[in-house]
Amino acid sequence: MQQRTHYCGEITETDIGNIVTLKGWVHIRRDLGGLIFIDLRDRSGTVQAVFNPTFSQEALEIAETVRNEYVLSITGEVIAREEKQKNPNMKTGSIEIKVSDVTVINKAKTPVFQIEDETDVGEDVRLKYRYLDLRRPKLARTFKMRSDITKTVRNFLDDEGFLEVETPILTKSTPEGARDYLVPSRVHEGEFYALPQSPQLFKQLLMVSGFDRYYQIARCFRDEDLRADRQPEFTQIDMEMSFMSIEEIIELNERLMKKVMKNVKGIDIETPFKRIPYDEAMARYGSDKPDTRFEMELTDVSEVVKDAPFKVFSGTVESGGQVKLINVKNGADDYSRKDIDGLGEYAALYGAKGLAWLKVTEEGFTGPIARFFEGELANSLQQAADAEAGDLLLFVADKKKVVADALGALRVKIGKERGLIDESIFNFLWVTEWPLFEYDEEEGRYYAAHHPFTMPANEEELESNPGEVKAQAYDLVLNGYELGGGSLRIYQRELQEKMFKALGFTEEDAKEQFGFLLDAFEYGTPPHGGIAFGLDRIVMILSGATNLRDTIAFPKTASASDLLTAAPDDVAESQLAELGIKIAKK
RNA sequence: GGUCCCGUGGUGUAGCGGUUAACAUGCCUGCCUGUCACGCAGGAGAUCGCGGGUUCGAUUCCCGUCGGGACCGCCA
Repeated sequence: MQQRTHYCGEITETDIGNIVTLKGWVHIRRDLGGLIFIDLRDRSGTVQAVFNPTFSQEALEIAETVRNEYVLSITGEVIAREEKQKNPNMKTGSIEIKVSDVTVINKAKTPVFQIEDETDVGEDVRLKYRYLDLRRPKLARTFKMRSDITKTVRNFLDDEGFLEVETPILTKSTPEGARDYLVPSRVHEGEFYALPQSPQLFKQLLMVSGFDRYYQIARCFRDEDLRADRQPEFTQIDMEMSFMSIEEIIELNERLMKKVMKNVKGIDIETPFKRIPYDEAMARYGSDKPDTRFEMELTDVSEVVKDAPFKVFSGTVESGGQVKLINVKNGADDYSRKDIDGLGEYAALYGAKGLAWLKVTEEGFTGPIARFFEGELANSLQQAADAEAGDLLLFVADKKKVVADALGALRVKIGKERGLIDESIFNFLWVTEWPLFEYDEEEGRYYAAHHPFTMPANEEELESNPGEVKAQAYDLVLNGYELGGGSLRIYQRELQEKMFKALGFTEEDAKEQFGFLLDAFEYGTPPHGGIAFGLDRIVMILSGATNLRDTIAFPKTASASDLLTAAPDDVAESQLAELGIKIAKK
């Protein structure tokens, strides 16, 4: 059999006159009787092969027996198509292959679904037959892009002097953060490894080792419930570096992103990226990962309405809550009461007890609560909201967090449905000055907002005022998605111990869980910091996918199972016995 | 843990308290020399996810369960 000379999708008019040999799958066969066309497909695209008895009677007879997805080797001359026969919808549409020789390399069953870009096949079927799904050119392109991104990252970081180092997959379970995936140990019966939620501790130890600049395309595992943009195993572009300031780390990562965008999308993005402190992001957008491609920011009107006769508003302010609004410009006529009820139900998902609204007319407000807002109060409210006739004002009055969550979510939903978002824009944004801790009301204790190794901005406040301490942390946000985040790390034992104490660890707990890190800090630890990006999410945004599954070759379903291999699954009783494990009940 | 949506030939959908379960596409057969979602003619293919209940009768209504999806909680 002939060796392959070209990929199907890469043959151009410059190849006219050449004899080529292609290997690929029958994308579709059009049998006109004495003349057969086959679109042959490989990962690069498709090309039309012509079987004509004047070229080869034998090849035509073989082509008659061929079916979709058969694997063929074809050899023939590249010829120009006549003007009328050109297909402008096809990259290779101006040429075709005059087949002189064809071999059926392998037959194929009829695939359970058509291999084509626009498919309406259910995702469960696609996942069960993922190897067929991945033949679809659209997905093939996504994985080419994913590969291009990691290649760009590797080249860039290598040029910057980073070392790629692998860290363990079987590691130690630690409290804090997400639920661990556990792996039972056979050798140490009754004990468990955990799969890493991230290589955090190892990359810090590599800094102690003096590696200075580390990176890894690292697989991470978190046993939490899934979402469209969350998989139980996912990939991070993980970095750590010594002796660098936040400014230097940010600058390096901006250059990295610039390069990725240039190489992968051919887009020049502006650096430096905009920055916004966490508190400001929450106040203006109701989100710690704001989509800044459109306005419609949140306006705090607590001061304006604190004495309003509308008790829901004034009462909320009095009890320490907030009243904020978003102004849906020219939205008054587009939203009926029923529509607004729908928005209210949506806001309720985020804890809002209600969604108050006012429509602005030339004569003042209309709507069920308009009677509370008249005269001077109406004027100041309209002014605060920057509202004109035709606008729709949506209010949430509640605790700060509920107001932000509900209005932030509404802002994005309404922005999408009103077409306010320019999908061609890539808005990179650093969110800075994060809180170091979050208070958990149920547990009555503080949790690390980022992770317990984050350097506080102010050491003194750690004990005196933990609720207000800022972290030396930064997140990179793109179009409303968190691409990744990082921080400067604690590198002194004493400070790390203080941190654990603030998190409610006893000295014994801290030693037991993180003693190896505390010990390491005593042997000459450089100041260091780093960042980790979600590779899958980057691919998702750059490829225009709407869920992470389309960016992972063999993903899990929303219930964390793999429909292709049927994992997870039962194991033999003998395997369990070896591990000293008994299933309590099923 | 919770809320919501979906489950009918291979695939995607329609449908209805009693049907010969419909349509598209795919598949098979025949015809066809310039198609490109080729065309034309014919054909095969479904115990309506599973279990239970209501009913004279359930694919249809109810309950449960399993599977898929979206979101809240969770997760950074």
